[in-house]
Amino acid sequence: MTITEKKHGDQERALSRRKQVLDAAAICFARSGFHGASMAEISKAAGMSAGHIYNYFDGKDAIIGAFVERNVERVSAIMRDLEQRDDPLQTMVDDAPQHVRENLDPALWGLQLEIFSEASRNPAIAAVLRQADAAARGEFRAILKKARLQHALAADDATVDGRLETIFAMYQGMSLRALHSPELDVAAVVASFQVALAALLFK
Amino acid sequence: MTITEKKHGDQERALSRRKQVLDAAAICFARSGFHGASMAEISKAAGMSAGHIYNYFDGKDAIIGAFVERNVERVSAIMRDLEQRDDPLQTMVDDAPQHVRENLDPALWGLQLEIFSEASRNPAIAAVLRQADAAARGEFRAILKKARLQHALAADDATVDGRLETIFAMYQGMSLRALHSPELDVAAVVASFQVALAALLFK
Amino acid sequence: MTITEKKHGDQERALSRRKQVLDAAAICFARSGFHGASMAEISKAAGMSAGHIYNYFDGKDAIIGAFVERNVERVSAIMRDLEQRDDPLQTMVDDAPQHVRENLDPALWGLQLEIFSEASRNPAIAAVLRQADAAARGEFRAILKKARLQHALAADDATVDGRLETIFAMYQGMSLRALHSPELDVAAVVASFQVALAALLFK
Amino acid sequence: MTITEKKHGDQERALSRRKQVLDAAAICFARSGFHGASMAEISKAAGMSAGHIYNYFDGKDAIIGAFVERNVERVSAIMRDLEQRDDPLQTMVDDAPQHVRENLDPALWGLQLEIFSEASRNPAIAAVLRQADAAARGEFRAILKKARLQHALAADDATVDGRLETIFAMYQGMSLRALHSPELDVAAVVASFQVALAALLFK
DNA sequence: CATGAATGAGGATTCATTCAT
DNA sequence: GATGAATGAATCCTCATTCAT
Repeated sequence: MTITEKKHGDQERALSRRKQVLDAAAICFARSGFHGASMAEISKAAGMSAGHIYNYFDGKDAIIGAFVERNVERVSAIMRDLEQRDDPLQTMVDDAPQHVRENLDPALWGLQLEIFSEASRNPAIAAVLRQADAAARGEFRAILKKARLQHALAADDATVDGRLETIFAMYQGMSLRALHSPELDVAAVVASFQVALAALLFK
Repeated sequence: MTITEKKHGDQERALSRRKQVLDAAAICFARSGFHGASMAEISKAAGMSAGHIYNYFDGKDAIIGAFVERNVERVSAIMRDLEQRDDPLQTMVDDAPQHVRENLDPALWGLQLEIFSEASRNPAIAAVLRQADAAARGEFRAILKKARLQHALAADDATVDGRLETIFAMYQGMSLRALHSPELDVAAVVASFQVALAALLFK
Repeated sequence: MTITEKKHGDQERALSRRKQVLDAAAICFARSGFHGASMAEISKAAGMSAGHIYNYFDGKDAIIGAFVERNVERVSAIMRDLEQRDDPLQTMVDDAPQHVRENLDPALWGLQLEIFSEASRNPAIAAVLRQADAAARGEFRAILKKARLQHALAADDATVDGRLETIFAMYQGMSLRALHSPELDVAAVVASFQVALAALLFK
Repeated sequence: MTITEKKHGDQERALSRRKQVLDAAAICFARSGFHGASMAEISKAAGMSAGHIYNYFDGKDAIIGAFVERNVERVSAIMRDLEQRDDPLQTMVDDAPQHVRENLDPALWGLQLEIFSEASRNPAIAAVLRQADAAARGEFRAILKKARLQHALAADDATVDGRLETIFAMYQGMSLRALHSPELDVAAVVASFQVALAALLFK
């Protein structure tokens, strides 16, 4: 075994250890929240001693930060998918049912809320969030602009960004609805989402 | 001074003390979050010893609960206003600018997020939230139904509730947008909100 | 009303107030113990503000002390009764049933235990207890000595004091038995007590 | 070092730590009582941080409980010794001096009182005490019954239990005598104890 | 690399006591 | 006299973090 291989192995091992911790953290954070989850709880879930975690993370805040980073790129996947469609606008309307349902998944919005509220107080987390959101907006903006031009619709920055923020608000707000109104009628919401989306995208 | 006057004064004093604590808590909660804010911090902000707070609240949870209750009735005011309008649907579209701006107020959404994330783990808080939301939905549902019938629009429960949940999602989601995208173009968002609202309300 | 009468009234009032507090303390101490009973609890039971109690007692310790003093003279009554009997020794044997039952009264031994354990740590309380006990021993010693001489039994100090301590131990120990063995057969115990007493008194 | 050895060492260490805490607790409880002794005091006496104690005990109540359990089995040892004697009844009379002296040991009765008074208000402690006492009674009952039959004495349940409770009361009461009458004449008490015991056992 | 024993600062809460009214 | 609002010290307990092994 050469030194290079050793190092490579070390790095790989380290990455795998970090992943191990972050996976455990996901479970604990979902169960107890960022503040409610103790390092002891995380270390047990990670199958690793509490002390050892400090070889891979500077502290609990660093775990939260890394965890947030990993959980923030979900929207980009939707964008990439959208980009490759012939008619992204119609696709958005058509795929609304699936997207609404995704945002109603309790496993998801619990952690989303945790992240949001942490971000509202922790500038480092807020920065991560904003950066990811800016990237997602950038992707969405390009898709939207191009598609609206193809449909001969107004595509100035203000209009496009207004549409975009509103759509984002709708979907992110949907997670909050799950919290407020647990028995809501998903099908009815989907129908209304499609009405709103059709207007926002095609007007 | 009669006993009645004395007692009356006592009750007033007690209420004023509770308010004093809740006002201080608002500041501390906004700064540090529900869990980050210590009783010492709150007591200092309230100009009162930590121990004394326990004469007015059973504990920190009770403060959080009372605080949430006080912050949860905002929507009802809008509903009551809406109810007295000739054309509530058009009013909603016309008043969108003001409502959007309200939900973007940083002082507001920081605490809203805190409340939401607390509710996602604390059943007592979730119950307060859901009750208030159910009340707001009830009021909104009645307004919407009546107004849509007057406009000869579909007003079955599923349709009305779908519209209602979507509109709530938009507005509550707007608070999240302020967090993610602090420099967003409010005017552009308002314009898009009006497009979406017009569709949701009049279709 | 003269000044003397005023003062007299004041003193009487003060004594009545002290009694009021001590009566309340008796209830609270029985319910919660010396340490478990809070001044707030006592003041509520006394129908008096917490602060006002400090006009009559230097502090909680003083209440405990006064309470103990008041509860410590129970044995003397038995002695005085015994003193007037023709045959005190036989009376003790004959009255054993009643005395055993008294010491098994839960309302009694609960507070007795509280007093004992407080005394084991608080010298002031211990002193009160010892003084009262010494007085009781003195009375009992005299009775025992005289009676044994009449019965032509050994009545030297060592013998008399040994008998006396043993009898006291039996009765005070009986309170502890109620705690350890709540369903004990009182009649059987009484019979055995009489056997032991007969031996201790008449041998 | 094998894992087994490691684990074994860990368990041993943990047991030794628990013992360390209980020994420290014994000192602090004797000095300040269960409630008077603070965790800080105990931790200092144990040479261990306050927080660390919670790795070995669930809380202060658990320490008290474990402490009581450890202090409750003293009587059983006497019973086991008694069981193996040819003439347990005579042995009891003969060994009275030693047993009396044990119950007069100040280090002992202080804590005994603490335990008793705690038990009078803490059901968990009372349960421990009663269970231990029931066991001791059971052992003593068997010994007494058998021995009395051998001596051709009445050995029905009521008689035996009455004797037994009375003897227990005498010895446990002796601890209280040490508190009330610190300068009592031990030899004289022993003599009287033997008179009483002889009567209780052989009549 | 890996452990988990150990620390100690910090948090919520209680309560005897004081004092302005 | 009488109140009870107000204090603040003290208590139990938790947990992120360190470090000897």
